[in-house]
Amino acid sequence: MTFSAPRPLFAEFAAVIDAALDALVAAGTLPGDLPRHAVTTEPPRDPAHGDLSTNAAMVLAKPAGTNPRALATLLAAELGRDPRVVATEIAGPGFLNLRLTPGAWLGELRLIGQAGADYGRSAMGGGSVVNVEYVSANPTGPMHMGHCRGAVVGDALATLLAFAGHRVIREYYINDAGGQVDVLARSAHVRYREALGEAVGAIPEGLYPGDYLIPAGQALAAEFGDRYVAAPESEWLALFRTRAVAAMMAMIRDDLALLGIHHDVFSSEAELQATGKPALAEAWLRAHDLVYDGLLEAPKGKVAEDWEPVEMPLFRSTRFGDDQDRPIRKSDGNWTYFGADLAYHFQKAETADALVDIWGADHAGTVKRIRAAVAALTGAEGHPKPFEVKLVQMVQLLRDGVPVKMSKRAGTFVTLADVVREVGKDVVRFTMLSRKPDAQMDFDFAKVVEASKDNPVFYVQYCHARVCSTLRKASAEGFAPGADALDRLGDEELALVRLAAQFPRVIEGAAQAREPHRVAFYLYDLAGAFHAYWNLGNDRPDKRFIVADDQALTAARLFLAAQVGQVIRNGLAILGVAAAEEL
RNA sequence: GCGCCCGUAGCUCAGCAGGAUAGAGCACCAGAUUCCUAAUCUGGGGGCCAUGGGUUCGAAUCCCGUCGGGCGCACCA
Repeated sequence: MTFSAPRPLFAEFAAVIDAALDALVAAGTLPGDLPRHAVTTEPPRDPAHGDLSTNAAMVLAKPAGTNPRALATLLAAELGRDPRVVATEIAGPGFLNLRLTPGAWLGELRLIGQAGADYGRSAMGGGSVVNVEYVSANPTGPMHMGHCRGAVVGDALATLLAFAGHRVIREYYINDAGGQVDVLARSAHVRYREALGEAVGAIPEGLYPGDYLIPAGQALAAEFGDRYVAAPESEWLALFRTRAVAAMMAMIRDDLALLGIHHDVFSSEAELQATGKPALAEAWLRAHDLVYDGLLEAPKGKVAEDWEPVEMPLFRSTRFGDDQDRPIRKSDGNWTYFGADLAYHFQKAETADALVDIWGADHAGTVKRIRAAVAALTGAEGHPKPFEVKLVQMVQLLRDGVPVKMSKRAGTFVTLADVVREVGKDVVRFTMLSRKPDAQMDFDFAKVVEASKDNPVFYVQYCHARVCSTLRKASAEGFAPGADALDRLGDEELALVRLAAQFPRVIEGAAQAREPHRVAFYLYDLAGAFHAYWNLGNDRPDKRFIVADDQALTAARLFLAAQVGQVIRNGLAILGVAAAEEL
């Protein structure tokens, strides 16, 4: 993917600094082979320090055999030649601070206008393919709130990576091969008999009692009549399993659609096994002495009453950092979940340059073994495929501060569909993204829908709505945004531009760290700055966007407002949250 | 017992591949305002970044130990 728009300001100056370093190398004042990956170009924390700050002198001084301030002086002289740089200052231990002409920032504001929905889009990913696997909920029932966070985080991450220049595959792994789907099939059989008029009474212990299987039973009754009512299980189990899984997946897709989530690829574990992928993986691993027949260790930390040593094919995951070797087949010869999952990751790696899995924290214990498997299966040439497991921590549901009780056995879990219907897609998504994923979070129905500035979702959306309403009002009064007189903008306005100009940096940083929540926090900051600017107009009519007797100034301010709105819109698009035009 | 995650203001949380005086919102305190630029605004106090060591020019950030909370620990998925 090529992206030929002008570079955003921060990227531009990173290049300027790089070129200045090149000049120092050419002049012989700096060795040519210094690693520059640690050199940063960023806004100083304290705006009084200037517009841009680089740590280049501090990072490079030691390997260059000089001291930071001396190097900074040389670098400052070099950078001072850029016409956009009005001042250079050396500060603290060796920071080099730059002050830029207002024109440099106004140019960035114009760039936002030109790039529009593409502002912030980056070529960083270089078109490499990243497979993001997320949700992958078991196809035995509807989505519940336990799945929600991973679903939203994975989806936003996928969008973020695409925006940052990757080709992204959004994938869902259907666990349709284990004992649980047999239970599902038996449960469906009960509902099937029920649909044919049999009084089935309470759903037997060990089967899924949920009402959601009733339609599946009715569909089976409509399709097969009473053919399988009294038939032995062997005649209907596989059939009912296929039908029931398909019904559950249709339901899950509908649930996900409520959140705006759509996967590109649904991979079936059953199909994976049917096509012999785990066996191929096993053969390959055995050939490389990475699978052997051995005894499984006894479980740790639990009383193992019925523990007996059994010989099974074990994968040498300890060679790759796991705590013990893991079985890939059960003693009955069937694949373990891990045995199939290992083959599945191998399959994914065939079509992607990097893999990311989004898992719930309750699966944290299995991270090491799957990382080991990917390292083993893709690392034969010494270059294992980049693979990350991102864990999302638990969400506690609250209603007015009181925990919502959930019991799977009693069937009283809170479904995702219910929550989305109650509070809305945008609230669910933004809330799930307003905390770093590796920290636990509370989701309080009452707080999350509150329409006040204390609610970040509302705060950000209100910013966008405010921009829209300002533009509407201006239009009605005969004003339009325009970039002809941007030099009329003053310090307060430029502060807003500086913040908006950070969006491309935020995108790249968030994509690199695989942390979409950073975008949410940035949007909150930008919205805060916009609201603060807006409030200036309360006491000072000359600071309002519309200044009735000054056409040129109004056009420039409206242009600024429009671009802030654009950045908010672009950010919300990554989060999958609607940018409301009015509230 | 072991592994992983977390511990930052009274509360809820940020802190961007170690960087300058650790930030925001709520709550609290003090002012302003009843305007329609709108679900009020402005300012202020408040921190041994759980704790003890280590690494270095520099640590909330990296390493080790301790304490506290969460999740998990056969062939389940």
